[in-house]
Amino acid sequence: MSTTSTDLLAGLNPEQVRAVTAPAGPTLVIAGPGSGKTRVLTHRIAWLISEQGIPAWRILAVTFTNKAAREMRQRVEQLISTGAAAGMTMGTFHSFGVRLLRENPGLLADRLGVLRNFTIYDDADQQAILKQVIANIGRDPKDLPPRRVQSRISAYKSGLIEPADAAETAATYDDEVMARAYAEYQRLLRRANAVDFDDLLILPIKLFDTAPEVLEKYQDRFEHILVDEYQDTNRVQYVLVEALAQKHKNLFVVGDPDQSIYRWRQADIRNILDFQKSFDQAQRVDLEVNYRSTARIVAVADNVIRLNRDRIDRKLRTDNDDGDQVSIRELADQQHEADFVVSEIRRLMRDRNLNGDDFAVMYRTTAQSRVLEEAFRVSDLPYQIVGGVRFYDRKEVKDVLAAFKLIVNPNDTISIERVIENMPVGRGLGPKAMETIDQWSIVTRRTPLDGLIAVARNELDAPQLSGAARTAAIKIGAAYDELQKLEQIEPLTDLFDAVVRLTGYRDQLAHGDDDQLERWENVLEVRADMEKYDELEPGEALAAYLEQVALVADVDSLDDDSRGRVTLITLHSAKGLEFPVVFITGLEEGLLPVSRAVEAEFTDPAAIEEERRLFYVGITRAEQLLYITYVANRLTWGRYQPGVASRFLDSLPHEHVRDLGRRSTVSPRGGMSLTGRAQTLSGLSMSTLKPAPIPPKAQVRAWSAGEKIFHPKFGEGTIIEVQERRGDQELAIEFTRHGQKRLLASLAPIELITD
DNA sequence: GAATGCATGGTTTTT
DNA sequence: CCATGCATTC
Repeated sequence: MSTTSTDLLAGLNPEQVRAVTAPAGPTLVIAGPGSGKTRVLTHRIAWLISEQGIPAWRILAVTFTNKAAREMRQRVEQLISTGAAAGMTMGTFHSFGVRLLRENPGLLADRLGVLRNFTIYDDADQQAILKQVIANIGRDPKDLPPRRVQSRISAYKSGLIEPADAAETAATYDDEVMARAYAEYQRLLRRANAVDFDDLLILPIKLFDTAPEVLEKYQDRFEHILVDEYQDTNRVQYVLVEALAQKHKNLFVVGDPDQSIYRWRQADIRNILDFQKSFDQAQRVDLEVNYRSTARIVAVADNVIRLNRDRIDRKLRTDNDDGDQVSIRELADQQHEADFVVSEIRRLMRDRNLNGDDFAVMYRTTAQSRVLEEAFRVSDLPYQIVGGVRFYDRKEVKDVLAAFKLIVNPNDTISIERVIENMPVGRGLGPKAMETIDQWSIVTRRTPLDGLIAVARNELDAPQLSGAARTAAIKIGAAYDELQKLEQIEPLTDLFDAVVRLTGYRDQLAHGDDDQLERWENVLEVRADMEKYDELEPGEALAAYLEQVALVADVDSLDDDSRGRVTLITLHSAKGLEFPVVFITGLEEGLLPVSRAVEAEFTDPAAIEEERRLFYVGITRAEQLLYITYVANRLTWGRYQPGVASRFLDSLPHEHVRDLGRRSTVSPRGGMSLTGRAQTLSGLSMSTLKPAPIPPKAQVRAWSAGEKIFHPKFGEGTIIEVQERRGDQELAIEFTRHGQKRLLASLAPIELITD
């Protein structure tokens, strides 16, 4: 046993040891980026089990993503044995919440009115239900956008505010409308036997309120609770954790206030800042030594985050080598930006013998990923995208999943609408027929689908419908009658085959045009996805699969087969990850900081600070090399908009920064304001950077033979001849891949390759 | 009820 | 620019 102890603590620095071996009681670990946070958490758990004799099943660890939970489990298993680590509860707040609900189906149904076969509604489902809500309260989605209502409801829920409280405290007309919408939303949600993401945290709390003996059971069980990324927890999560830790008070939380980036999701930074006030005699350990990044990267990160006013002053330290300077590069537009990233990665792979998976390309908004993805697609570099158009968000995937959800939960109104609208089995049933069925279902006191199943079995008279609608209604009832039976006895993939057959979806897609065939391919991927659930008991497999689908995060898709691939990822999703080489793209006003934060600059300065933290998160993902790019012109909604370099570039200390220079040509759309742009640059953002000479009035640089250039269409090439033509130059260029071309310097979108 | 065509507006970030 | 939603037509 004692040898295990030394093994466990070997290689940890004194602060890390202090955290890992912290005595019982509430503990706060403030962990700077790259300071070994995950190590501390995994070693702490291993230490608790092997040294303190805590049984694994009495440990609860909450992480931000399922991937983090998976990795943490593996790491603990490596430290002690797999057997010893078995039984630990690890997952996200949401998956843990679902688990609590699933473990108490009786109470859930009796006290909270949610049946055990509930459906988890995602963002799109919520939107759909909110449209109904807005109509029901007599409003128009045009002046009451579902998005707004949704975020308001989520804010209510995150603050544990009930519809009645919302109505009572409403101060304005808008508040009243929102409160009404909230109440109606809850009504429809419960009628569909569905829960939203917030419910997954709130319902357990309510469960505990109505059944203290259940809470006590969990309090007893979870002797040690550990929470990662504590800076991004919200009020509900705090209440849940606080309740569970009440008995043993062994709450070990790890986080970094400087990396709090989910304020918009009601994350409350006070949870971490006030931890020592909330929990008596909480100990605190600060991890400040960065082991991840070069000294220059650490210095740059520190300089950036220091500009936030609302923060605890801390200084990051590192013993690592200086490393290379951080590279800054301006490009003509996002096309050039993407090409630059691709060619630079290719160069580094060659010159520094790096692998694709050593690189990450980050961006603020998912929309930016498109152009980048395209550039990678035409290149031969393998890549993977995190947070683009999600697979599960594709229409055909949602359609087929809706058909499955309906098997488990026939009350799921949103799914039945989806199936009827989009699948052949619903043909013949329009809004009018649905209205009739809804009325009929109230009279027969069954859910519409249950009623139709009964009709198909000749147990009930069909609703008053015209011929075609009647046939369709019976057909759908018969289909689900059969699917419900099959679900109990068949493996999931066989059930899949039955679903696509009985809904007619296979016939529609598999025999359609190319477009439809592509959709069919995606639907088949769902089938492949289901294969790993075939070993589960029929009757349980589907619910487990649907739950997994509802709770996967974008980053969860990043797994073992990421080997060799460049990662394209949003800054938000990149939290917690690290890469030898990082590119942060789109460092422009309106993008990073995002426009909404810029607009709120004076009314809500915290918004810009959060953007700065996001930038900080991006910077601190890099181990060896960091590139920051921005463009002079960005194509948004089919228009080129002049880009303004981000204010955040000002805070980069110039001794650690290398300006790779600007684009040397006029942008392809013809002479967007290079001069105007240059003024903005030198006057505003680049002032602290190494001044790069901007030749006055020379909008087109003088080219000479022998120079290597890059052309977005033709790729790399070498200038072999230059002919002067009254203020312009005609260039003969030998392209590596496209042979010789003659181009006019003033028109060609070419750039000098500087290396 | 389905197909076609036109208008509109949308880009934060995600469990 | 694109996807979505609505209106018009058959």
